Amino acid sequence: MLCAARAQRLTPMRRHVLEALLDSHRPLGAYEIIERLARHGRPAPITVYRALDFLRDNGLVHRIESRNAFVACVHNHGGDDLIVFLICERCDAVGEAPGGNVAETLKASSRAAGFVPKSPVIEIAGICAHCRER
Amino acid sequence: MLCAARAQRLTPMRRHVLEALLDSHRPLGAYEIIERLARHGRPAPITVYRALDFLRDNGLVHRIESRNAFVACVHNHGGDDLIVFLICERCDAVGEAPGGNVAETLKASSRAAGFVPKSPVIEIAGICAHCRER
DNA sequence: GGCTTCTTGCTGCAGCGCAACATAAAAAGT
DNA sequence: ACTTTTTATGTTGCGCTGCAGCAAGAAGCC
Repeated sequence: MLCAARAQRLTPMRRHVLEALLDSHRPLGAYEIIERLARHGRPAPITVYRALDFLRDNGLVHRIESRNAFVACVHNHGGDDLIVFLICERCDAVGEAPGGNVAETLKASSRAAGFVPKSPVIEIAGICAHCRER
Repeated sequence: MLCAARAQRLTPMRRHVLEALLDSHRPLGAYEIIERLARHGRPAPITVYRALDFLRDNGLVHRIESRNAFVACVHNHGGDDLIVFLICERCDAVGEAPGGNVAETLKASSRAAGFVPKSPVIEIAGICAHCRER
């Protein structure tokens, strides 16, 4: 198994949840995931939430706080990076923008306030390029 | 009335909700607000949500997405500013850090992706100075 | 096999958020 | 002042979100 050490046990349930998110290039709510897994026996909400917890702990999935939804994470964020999500308010698509030097600026700014930050996640709402053209 | 033009009608209900948030220097959930207003007749959830919608539209209140909670906003953010919330994971206190030049960097970065951003809100979780000392 | 650990399933529940409709209050028109 | 229109609040009801607590099964270890 490829990611053996990182994701200790990618069980069928967890794989199904991850694949559902990978197939959809927009964030899915937990109950939307349930719908998509329903053909082979509908899992209970708690089951999906536990799979999501596992996937999030292993950096395979991110939670979009402002949408109560989840997206699969392709890029291998190295733990300490800044993640910027661009969330289209019209089509719900989510892209990731390069955070770049913003990360350090932000961390320095918060440390100046005596604050010890965890790796920040930024969600920016707006209109994506595709929807803009229409 | 001072903020007459901006907040068109600061009705008693809206004022109560705002005061509840001002009295508490941490974010409150909608149902927590209901508890605090309960002495003079407990408002229905929808009533509080509508007051919060109004206050948010007028920039008096922010929603903390990652907490499903709301905070009163003292600073007069000029519409186009970046807002950085520092959220303590231990005591739930919320501070605002100066966004400074981060705003333009972020906007430029997202525009480069063909994205038209609204004014971004950044929520950074961590441990605040006060909790750190203990 | 026997034990421990991990994972999944089941029941139930509390908080969040709002739709739809009805009522009351305020603002605007005449 | 009276009617019309707009705006705000109340009532009912419901769906989504997220998880606690317990029981049962599956995987790994001795």
